[in-house]
Amino acid sequence: MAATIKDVAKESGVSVSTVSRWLTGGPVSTHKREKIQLAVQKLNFVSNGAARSLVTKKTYTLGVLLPDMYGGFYSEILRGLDQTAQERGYHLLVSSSHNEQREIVRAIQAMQGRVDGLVVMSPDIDAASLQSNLPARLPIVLLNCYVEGDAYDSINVDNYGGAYSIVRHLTRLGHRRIALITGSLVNHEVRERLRGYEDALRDAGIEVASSMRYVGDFNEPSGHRGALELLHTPERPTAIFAMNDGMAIGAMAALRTLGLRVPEEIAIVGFDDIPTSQYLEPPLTSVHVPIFEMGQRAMERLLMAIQEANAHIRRQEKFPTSLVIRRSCGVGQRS
Amino acid sequence: MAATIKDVAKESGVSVSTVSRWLTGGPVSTHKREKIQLAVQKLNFVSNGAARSLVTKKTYTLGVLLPDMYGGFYSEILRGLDQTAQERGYHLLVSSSHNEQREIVRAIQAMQGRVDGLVVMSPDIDAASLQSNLPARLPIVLLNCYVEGDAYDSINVDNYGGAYSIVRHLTRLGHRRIALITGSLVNHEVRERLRGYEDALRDAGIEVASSMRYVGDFNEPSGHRGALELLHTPERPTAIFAMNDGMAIGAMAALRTLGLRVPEEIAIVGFDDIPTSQYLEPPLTSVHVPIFEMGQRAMERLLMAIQEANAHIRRQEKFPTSLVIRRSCGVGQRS
DNA sequence: TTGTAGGCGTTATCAG
DNA sequence: CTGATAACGCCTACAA
Repeated sequence: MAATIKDVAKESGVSVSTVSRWLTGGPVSTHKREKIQLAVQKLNFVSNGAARSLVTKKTYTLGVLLPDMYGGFYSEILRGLDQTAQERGYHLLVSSSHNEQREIVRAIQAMQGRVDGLVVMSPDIDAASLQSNLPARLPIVLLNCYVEGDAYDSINVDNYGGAYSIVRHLTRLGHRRIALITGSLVNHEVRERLRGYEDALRDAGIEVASSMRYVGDFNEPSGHRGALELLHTPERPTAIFAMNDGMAIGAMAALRTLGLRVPEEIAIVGFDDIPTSQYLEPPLTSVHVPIFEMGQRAMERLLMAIQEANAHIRRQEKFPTSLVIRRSCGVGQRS
Repeated sequence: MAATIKDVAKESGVSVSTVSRWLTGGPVSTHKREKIQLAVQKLNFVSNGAARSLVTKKTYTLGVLLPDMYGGFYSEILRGLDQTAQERGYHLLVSSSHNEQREIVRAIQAMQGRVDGLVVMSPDIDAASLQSNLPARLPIVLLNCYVEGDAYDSINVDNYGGAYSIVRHLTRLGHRRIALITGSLVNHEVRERLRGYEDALRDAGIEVASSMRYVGDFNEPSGHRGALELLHTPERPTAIFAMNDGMAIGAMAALRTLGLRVPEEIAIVGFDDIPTSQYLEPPLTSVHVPIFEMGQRAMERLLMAIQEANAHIRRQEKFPTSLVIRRSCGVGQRS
């Protein structure tokens, strides 16, 4: 089938090692070089990556494990990862739809020998199980995963602080019945955001009411359902905090069908500040998370870990968030 | 470093080939199997993918070449590709930011030996050059690429028909000054959509005016600039057709800053119908393209081509579009 | 069922 | 500079 280095050697009348040297940029006499180039052209030769990395132990490929691929969040993360990888001459081996621990381990194992490192993004991962199942010495960066200690490089967002500040913003605007649409409660990020929400409420002297909470799943439809449900409560909320923008979008759509005006009749805020949010009407007030930059940073740290090999020092980074006030919460300037 | 099959063999006191047989699901006596399993556990062994595919000639990985990764369009395509690949036990090797022919060829070559097939998505690709640079017999599916003849499997959208129908919709609503925001004119899809636009105009007895055209680049900012520019013309358009939703979103933002109401004062429509479009306010009228499904289909056809090997029959598919009428064009029911 | 031997396509080492 | 030769980690006859 595809031509091998042997074919090229035969065709050009030189030894295999000379062809290899030419491929890897080593010294080759002008005469032979020309012959080789000719043969390469004629045979349409491209060297086999698998064979090459088998001996060099370098694949120039990085694995990426995602729980999902839908929505503005993951695509921005991926874009950040990809851009940085691309710049440094690396490719991305992507594998998504991993939620269960077992699947993740399986996927990682399948990547063994095909990647130089890994970015794992799985909010509810078990560090211990990960460690015992992981191939030796594969550089890894955990993105938005919860792990105690410093066994891994990791990058996270200040979920607590972000949630606290946006809810405090609402309380300061005078809201006292602030409903919440969460993601799955087993997710550690969700619990952190929940903590921020509750603390902000308490600090404002507001009681936390379980009737004011709907458990969603981070997707738009659940936001839609959540809004509908929450409006059925006797004490209708005056504001809704959705734990991500996707659910906030779903909630806004629900309010629209009910004929409720945002923000005049009910305020709504989100979390993440995905690119779409600024184009909604009204534009969505949200907790800005530097999504793209986190992807970039994760990749940088991974490449760093690969380069420094065992001299690498692990670090746990937490990205700060910032409040982006737009119109959906009722006081933003137009934007 | 990482344990090899040899280590497992030594540890468990059996031969390498027996371990290999156990790995590949061959027959192994209960006794030895247990020993092997124990050794595998102890050594934390995972077989090396590169070595395996070097001999089996299977990588269970598919390459994906994208021009870009930004926005709702590419992330949906990727999601479709990934979902189908995942279901069939394949991974995706992604490489984006390829626009120039040379880069594409380079990226393809870098994937040689690491993938079983390729999905190439590059609107302005040169088929001839591709063919002469391509490694032998690598199954390929071209997605939204323009190539004459039947040298490749390909999947496209009915760009002409989609543009024609949405512009006709506008003319039927009484619009006669319909401005256009295009993507790069070297792009074949753009030329097809342009053709649809012009034909629809002519069929309605409207003259095509070059002052009514702004050349953008498919990104939001260019849509913003385009709208601003087009409103400066002496004969202000009553409607704008942006060649994708991203630019339509940018244009809508521009109109908002100008204080122009959509659709009352000016209508605006897009192309692609990305997920975001339904959540805009007003919701965007657009040409629906089955983005996710096209990704799925491309992957299915690629897997088909791989399975059937040389018995495979190439096909060129063209996906139909449909008009999605929402409020931004001025007559949609609320949604 | 088991083990021995050979090879997949490249690179790396080391005498010429 | 050049060309044997030995890996790299795994699979697959083949013979036992």
